[in-house]
Parts: sequence; C-alpha cells; structure tokens
Amino acid sequence: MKARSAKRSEKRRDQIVQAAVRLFSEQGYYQTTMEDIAKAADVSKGLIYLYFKDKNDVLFYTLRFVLDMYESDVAPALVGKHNPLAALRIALYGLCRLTNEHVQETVLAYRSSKDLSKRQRLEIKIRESKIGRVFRGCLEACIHERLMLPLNLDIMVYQYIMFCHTWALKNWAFRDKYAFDEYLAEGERILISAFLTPKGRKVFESQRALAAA
Amino acid sequence: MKARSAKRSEKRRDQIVQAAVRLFSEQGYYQTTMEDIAKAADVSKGLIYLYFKDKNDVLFYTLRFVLDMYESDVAPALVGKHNPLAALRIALYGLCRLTNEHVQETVLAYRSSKDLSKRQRLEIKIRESKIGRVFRGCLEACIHERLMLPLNLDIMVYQYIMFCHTWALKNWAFRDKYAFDEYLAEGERILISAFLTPKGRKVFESQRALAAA
Amino acid sequence: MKARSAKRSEKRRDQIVQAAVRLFSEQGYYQTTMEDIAKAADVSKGLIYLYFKDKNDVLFYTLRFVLDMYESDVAPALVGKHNPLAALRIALYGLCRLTNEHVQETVLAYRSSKDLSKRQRLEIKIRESKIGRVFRGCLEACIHERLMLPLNLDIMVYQYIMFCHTWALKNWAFRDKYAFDEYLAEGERILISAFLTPKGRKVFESQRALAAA
Amino acid sequence: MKARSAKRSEKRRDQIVQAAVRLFSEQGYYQTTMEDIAKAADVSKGLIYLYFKDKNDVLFYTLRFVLDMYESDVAPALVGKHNPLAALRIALYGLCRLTNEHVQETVLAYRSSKDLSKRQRLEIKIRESKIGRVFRGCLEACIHERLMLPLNLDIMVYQYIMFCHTWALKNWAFRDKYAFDEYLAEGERILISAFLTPKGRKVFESQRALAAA
DNA sequence: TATGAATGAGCCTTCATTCAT
DNA sequence: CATGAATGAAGGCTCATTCAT
Repeated sequence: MKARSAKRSEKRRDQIVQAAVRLFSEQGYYQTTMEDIAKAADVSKGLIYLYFKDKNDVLFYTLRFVLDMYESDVAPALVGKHNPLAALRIALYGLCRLTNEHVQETVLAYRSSKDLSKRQRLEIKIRESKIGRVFRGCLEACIHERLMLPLNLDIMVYQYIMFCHTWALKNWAFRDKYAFDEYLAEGERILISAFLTPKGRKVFESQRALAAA
Repeated sequence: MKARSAKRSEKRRDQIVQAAVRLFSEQGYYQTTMEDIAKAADVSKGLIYLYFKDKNDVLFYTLRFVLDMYESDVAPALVGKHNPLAALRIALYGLCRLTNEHVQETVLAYRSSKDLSKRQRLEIKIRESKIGRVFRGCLEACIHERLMLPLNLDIMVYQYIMFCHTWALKNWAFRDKYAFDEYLAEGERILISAFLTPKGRKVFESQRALAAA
Repeated sequence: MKARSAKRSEKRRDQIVQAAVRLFSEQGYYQTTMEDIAKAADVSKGLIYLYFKDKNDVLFYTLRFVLDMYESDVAPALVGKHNPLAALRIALYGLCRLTNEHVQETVLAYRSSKDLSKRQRLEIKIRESKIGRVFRGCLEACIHERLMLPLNLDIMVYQYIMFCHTWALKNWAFRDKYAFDEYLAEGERILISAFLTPKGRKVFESQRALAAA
Repeated sequence: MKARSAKRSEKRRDQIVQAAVRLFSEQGYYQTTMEDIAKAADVSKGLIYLYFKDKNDVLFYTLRFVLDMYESDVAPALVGKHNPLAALRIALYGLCRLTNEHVQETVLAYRSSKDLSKRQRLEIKIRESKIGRVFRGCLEACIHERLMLPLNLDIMVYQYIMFCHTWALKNWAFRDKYAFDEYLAEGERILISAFLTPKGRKVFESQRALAAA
C-alpha cells in the first residue's frame, strides 16, 4: 500500500521535474509559469503544490535532478578502471559528452542557481562538488603514480569541468567551427597531454594506439 | 544645442545603466523592478522609457556596459607591449583582476544573456569576442615567435577567458582556500608555462626575474 | 443494525463538529480549511462530505452545537426552582459562567452567523431565542409575583443575555480589571437589584443571606 | 503641489474605504474581493495597493473609519451641555441613532475585528474606547452631582454601548416588534431612570417636560 | 523633458470539492 | 464506509508600461 503510493508519488515528482527541466532549460525559470509546467507534465496546476512547496522548490529539484544526472552518469563509467590516466580521459569524455547532450540544462544551472535560497544553493553546490571529486580522484592518482606533473588539484579540477561546460556556455563560438570530437581532442591536449610526465606520455600513447586499433 | 542635449542624454543613460548594473548584479534581472532602478538612479520611472525601449533594453545596455568595461580595461594595457608573452600575461592578469573586482557583474552576464532578444544577444556576443581577440592576438604572436607551442587559438582563447570567469562563477569553491594572487599564479602555470617552447621559457623566466626585482 | 450505524454516524458527526468548534473558534471560519478539520477530527477530508453537505454546513452544525450547549446547560439548572428570583439569578450566573468558559465560541457566533444561508440563520436564531425564553420565563414570573417592577420582557431578556456575552465580546476591556465574580456581582446589581420591588428586595436579601451562610 | 497631491491621495483613500465599508458591510470581508472593491470605488485593482498595503490593511482602515465616524458624531453633540444627565441622554440617543443608521457597519465591526493583526486590533480598541470615554464622562458627572447612584463606571459604560449595539446585533429580534423610538425609550428607563437619585429624578422629569413642550 | 499616478494583464497559490479505489 | 490524490476556479498581489500634467 505504502510502497505503491510512494512509487506513485515518485512518479509524479519525476513527471513534474522532467517537464520543468525541459521548460526551464528552454525558456528560463522566470519565463516559465506553473501553468506551463502543469500542462507539460500533464497534471493540474494544483497537483504540483502537493509535491513541491512552491515554484522555487520545483527549480531546486530541477537543478538537483540535472546535477544528479551528471554525477550518476560520469562516476559509474570509471568503476573498475584501474589506470588513472584512462579514468581521467573517460571522465573528461563523459562530462563533455553529457554537456553536449544537455547544453540547455547546463546553461540552466548557470542561469538559475542564484534564484535558489541559501540553503538550497548550498545543497546544489554539494551535488556539484561530487562531480568535482570524480576528477580529483583521477588526477590525484595520476600524479601519485607519476603519470602527471604535480598540479593544484582544486583549480585543475575546475579546469576540466569548465572545459566541458564551456562547450555549452560558449557553444555559439564553437559550434560552427568545431565538431564535438575535435573540441574534446583539443581538450585532451590542453588539459592532459600538456601535463604528462615522460612516463605518463608513454602510457598515454599506448592507450591511444590501443583505442585506434 | 544638440551637443549639449546629447551630452545630457548620455549622462542620463549612464545614470540609469549604472544603477541597473548594480541592481541586476546584486538581485538579478527579474528580481529588480523598474521602480528599483528609477529610485537607484534617482530619476522617475517614466524617464527610463525616454531612454530605453523597455526593461529588456535596459538589460541589453547593462550587459553591453559590463562587456565594454572589460574590453576597454584589458585592451589598452597591452598597447606598446611588444613582447607578446608579456602581453599575454598582462591580459590574463588584467581580466582576472577585473573579474575579481566585478564578480557579480560577471555572474550577471552568465545569468541574463539568454533573456535578451536574438539581435541583442548577437551584439553582446560580438562585444564579448572583442575581449577574446585581445587574447588571440597575444597568443598568435607568441606562437608565431616560437615562444609557445602551436595551439588551437579559438579554444585556447576561451581557456584564458574561462579561467578568469571561473574565479567568479565558482568563487565559493576558491574564496576560502586561495587568495586571488595564488589563483592567478596557478593560472599562469596551467595556461602559459605548460605551453612554452624552450625559447619561450627563457623569456618567461627573465620576465619574472625582472618583475621580482 | 440501523441503530448501530446511526450511532456510529452520530459519533462521526460529533467528532467533526467538535473539531470544527475548536478550529473555527480559534482561527475563524475562513481561516480554517477542510483539511484542518479533517486532521483535527482524525478523519479523512472526503469523509466530512458524507456527513455534511459542504463547509458551510459544517459551520451551521457547529453554531447549532454551540447554541444547544448553552441552552442545555442553563435551562436544566432551573428545573425545580420555584422561586423565580432565584431562578433568574441562577440563569444569569449560568449563562455568564458558560460564556466565561467559552469565550471564543461565543465570539464565533457573532463572527460567523452572517456566513450562513438565510434558512440556516433562521434556525440558529430559533435556537438562540430558546435561551432567551429561559430568561423570559424567569422574568415574567418575577414580575407576576411582584418581585420586580414591570419591564419590557423582549428588551430586558437581551439585557441579560448581552451582559453575559459582553464578557466575551469585550473581554479585553474587563479581563485585567475585574474578576469574573466581580463582573457577575455588578450584573446582579444593574440587572436585578435595580428593578426589584420592596417585596422583591426582601426576598433577594434573604437569598443572599442564605447563600452567604 | 504637495498639498494638492496629498489631497488627491486622501480622496483616493476615502474613495476606496467607502467602497470597502459598503461591500464589507453587505457581504463580509472574505466574500468581498479586491476586484469588487476596485469596481465599486471605480479604480483599478492595482491602485488600491498604492494606498493600502494589502487587503487586510483595507479592512483596518475600514473599521477605523467606522469607529471614527461613531466618535466624531456622538462626542461633538455633547459640547456645551453642562447638564450631565442631559448629556448622558444625548449620548445614548446619539449612539443609538447612529447604530440604527449603520446597522451593517456595526455588525461588521463585530464580525471582522478578529481578522486584524494584533497591532491593528489594538488601535481599533483604542478608537473604540474613545466612544466609551464619552459615556464615562457623562456618567461620572451624573454620579458626582448626585443625580445618579454610584455605579461601576467600566461596566456601566459598556451597558450603554452594548444596548445600542444590540439594536444592530439582534435587530431581527426587535425590528418587527419595536420602533427605534420605543427601543430607545426603554433604554432610558433601564439604563438611566433605574439609577437616578431623587434629585436626579426631578431633573430628569423637568427635562422630559421641557422636551415635550 | 520629467513625473508619478494609474492601469490591467498575468502570475502564484490556495482550497473546497470530487471520485476512483 | 473511508481515503486522499487530483482538480480547477478564484483570489491576492506585482509590476512593466502608459499618459495626463
């Protein structure tokens, strides 16, 4: 009984959040009315208020949904990858690919984070730093294994993340000139190759050869 | 007569835009009312409509103002610098410093660009690419003079810009851990040192020695 | 079967009405939602509609409940009191005491009577006049037995009732200055003593002496 | 300039309050929408919010208006009346007459006082007590001049006020049976005559004779 | 030019009521 | 009988924009 209602409840929340993700992404938070969301989610306006406190709460769960999606997509891909350099490349590729698939959602996060309450913003930041930790783990291992030169982890992590996000945030500057693959390849050069040790370079080359085969 | 009125007119516009910059930066575009702007600019609500078509138009000029500020601050600093490596460093420093001084305005640009009309957004992008061209010029020269390894200019330019903007966009992740100077120094390492040729490295070192003296 | 279900049914109604009495009294009719009532009565929202036509119907039964309470509490106390002066005093005391015990409910009746339909309001008035008839009976007997001077019954009856209700309606004006007993004592002076015949005065005095002993 | 705008402003407030008095009186506070008030006051919905904080604020000023009306009508009638007994009668007559002319407004005060904020309610009570002070002054003088027996002023004052209000609050119980004059005459008997000293009685009689002539 | 009173479309939110289970 | 998820009409309030002065 309870399980079923919890399931139904979860279904409803998802229904609404997914509609909100799309609408907020396309039109922005303030341009989207609760009516819009209700229509897109195929529920009544009043129903939304059974599952969310107010419009802002919908935004919060929408942003949380987007960030969770990122983390839950990138992190698992690394499981079992014992080679940290490979892991780093996979993480970079994963986040770049996701960003490419969700350009609008990525932009939404930058547009609307400030519209959350302090408490909500804090939680969003926590979610965001989870994805950062994925990169940090890879980087740390690379450096520890002397595959990469020592670097400031905090800052470098954001170099990786921002490189991916830039594809969304400045996509108008790249779309016409570069394919996604080219952009990504350049990223590897700038963010990985440039910082490899001789040992790292060897590993890196053998990986590329492997991938090419 | 006309000149005077044009001057007065310009003064009015500035008055309003500057108030808008502050308010939009602090509270966001949608949270700021025309009333707020009028009060902050010490003019009447109606007056704003003599100088701007509508609220969106105020946003447009506000963003334009912010971007112009960036360009007009960074570009002149390079005039006369014949050493492209020095110029690149100065540009990076300049944009970083500006971003640090205008965190909120920088964030505003990311929040509100999408709220412009297509035509307006296009012009904003043009302004934005001007600052890009500054970096591009430096980079090009560095590479041409074999101070830096060959790099994809389009992408690298945004690496520089985004590094600076990240200080604003993710300031909550850095503020507590790093001083602005440390962040900037790390930027030089990641974005310049890493890509220097042996010749470039020598020039770079001698510059640092000079600066230290 | 029917008896049992009728009993259960009655129990349900009471459950709901009692919750409504409390909530309406405390927060007012319009501030109280059906949800509130359901929760307070520990039943589901839908159930209320099995026993009441709509929210207004709940109000009607709530007010009826309050008035019935008044009548069923004051009237029985007079049974067997053959001395009409004593009865009058008991009635005054009884209504005053009840009002004191149910300040909010009394105020509710004044706040919300107008929110009933004409038909409902009429029935409420009928219930209200029952309590009036109690006083009228006492008064009539007092006058008939020459204990009190002849007075207009209709108006005098409301003098008694309103004196009691004033304790609730204007309680902020009295609470800090007078104890309930003092207020009541003054009422006896103003509404009974002042209108006694010499004969009535004698009876009155002997009663007070008796009560004091 | 300022004076004119202040005047205009005052006019607007009055316009709105008067519409609100009528509508709240007729339909009650919660049944009246801001739209209703706007229409009745022949202004736009938005305008109301330029002069009042919210709907509750309109109620506050509405009730204040009603109470001010009472006080400003009764009090001046007593100016120059050096005979306190005459003054008391005039006050009673005045408040009764006003109540008769504003039955709905009087009822409104009883219905809606609780819908105010604490602070607002306090001010309303202060206004209400002003009318009480008028009666208190008369009564005090009557007693001081030995025209009336000593009485509890606080309580007696409310006997006078409530007698008048009862005409409104319970008008359904009286309207069909008694004319306003009869009700008032009975009030004088119950609330004045009954408490006169022999000296007071003489003065009272001579006044009535005078009035009859 | 400059003002600010006035407008009214539109939005968020509430809540009485219904109905499938 | 009983539930509570779902509805949607309706209301309070905001604010960009206009216009008489």
